[in-house]
Amino acid sequence: MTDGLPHTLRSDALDNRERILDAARALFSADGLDVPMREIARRAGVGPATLYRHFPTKQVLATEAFADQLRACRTIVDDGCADPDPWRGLCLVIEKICELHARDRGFSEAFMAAFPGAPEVGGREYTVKAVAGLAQRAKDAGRLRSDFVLDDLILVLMANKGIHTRSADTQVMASRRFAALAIQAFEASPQHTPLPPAARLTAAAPDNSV
Amino acid sequence: MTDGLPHTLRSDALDNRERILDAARALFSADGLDVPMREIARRAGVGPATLYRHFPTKQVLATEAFADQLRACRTIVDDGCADPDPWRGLCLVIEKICELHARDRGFSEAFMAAFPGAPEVGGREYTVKAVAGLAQRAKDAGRLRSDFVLDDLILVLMANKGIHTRSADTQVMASRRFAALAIQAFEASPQHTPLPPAARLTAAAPDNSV
DNA sequence: ACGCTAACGGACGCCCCCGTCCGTTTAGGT
DNA sequence: ACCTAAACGGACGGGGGCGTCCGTTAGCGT
Repeated sequence: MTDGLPHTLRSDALDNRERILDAARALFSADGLDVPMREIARRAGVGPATLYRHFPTKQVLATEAFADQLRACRTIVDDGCADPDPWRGLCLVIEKICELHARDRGFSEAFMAAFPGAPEVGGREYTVKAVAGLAQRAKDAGRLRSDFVLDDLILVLMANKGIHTRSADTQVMASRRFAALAIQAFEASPQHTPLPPAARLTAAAPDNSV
Repeated sequence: MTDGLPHTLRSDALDNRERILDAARALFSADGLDVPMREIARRAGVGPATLYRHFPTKQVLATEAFADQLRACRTIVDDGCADPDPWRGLCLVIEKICELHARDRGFSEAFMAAFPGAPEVGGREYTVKAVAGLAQRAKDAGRLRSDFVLDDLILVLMANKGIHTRSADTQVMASRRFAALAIQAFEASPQHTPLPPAARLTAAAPDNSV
């Protein structure tokens, strides 16, 4: 994008680049973002210098490595918004995003780490607005509790990140059940008692009114 | 307890011991269990050797440092069990434990880390059984959903641990709201749809039947 | 007041991670 | 086939945490 470099990478360089990204994806997914850069290099079968040449910082590497997941996120949100039943759409979004995070620990960390500071990763602003709209429609339809706030969704995602288990399968299972519980909590109900005030989790979101 | 040492510590040793525990409590609470041992020593105004002499491993230090919180935990559970209304008792337990964990990040980590492996910390077995009984009574009273499992409570506590914010106040606020949502999810309701199967979170708990 | 010993803490060696430099290899154009 | 520059990776110095050793300090009993 912003590189004034010779636009054609040498074939071996391109190959290494891909292998590095593969290794990064594998390790980030399994072990989170805290894996040493060298570990990634080792797994990719390259030297540390090569790794740093391609991706000067871990942030850059992570961003590239999670491009797919970010796209998946947007697709999930778009699908949810496209659903004629806004409540069903919102439920799908919650379930799918939770599962995505459960399957990929590194992405989960990166995704949530991006929230306090708002450096606008990959059209987040737009996506957040879309979800806000979806939630509003679900409220209007009387299916989503009226005191729901967008921060509640972030709260649930943060919480979902806290669920760690040894096996990946167990992780997904636990996360699924958690998402289902969250949805039950969000569903409008005649019996629900007032919630304690929501905490502001986003640093400087323009409106968390919905 | 198990020390065959000269039962009288020298006055300065005792003093240092207390200062170390204070420092550990402060740092563990604020920053979690990952603080370097040396940082604790520095804060306590002692050398590293002194720290290691008193507490040979971080595990030992943490256990001692969190004795109060562990007692608080048991008190909370006992109070909850003593409540004539089992549902109200269970709600209190959830709220209080979540708040405890929110106020003390280190304790939260230590507490949950103890779960997969079951080295029986401080009468955990007994407490777990007590909560199980409370939950069963809440179910019998028709207030707790019948497909609730004890692992769901652990799930919620794990999830609660995932909630991190910058300020401690915000943390408690967020955790409070989260606990309220969890309670709503657990409450029996005519409209609730079946949950996906619960994942086994405890390593070898004898019965998670409740 | 004195001495004995418990208790202290500075300093050491170890290991792991970080980011960079520079001599070597190799792709790809002629 | 050859040459050039792009690309590689081993190796280095720096920093920080870990757990331990040992020479020094100071509590406490006489």
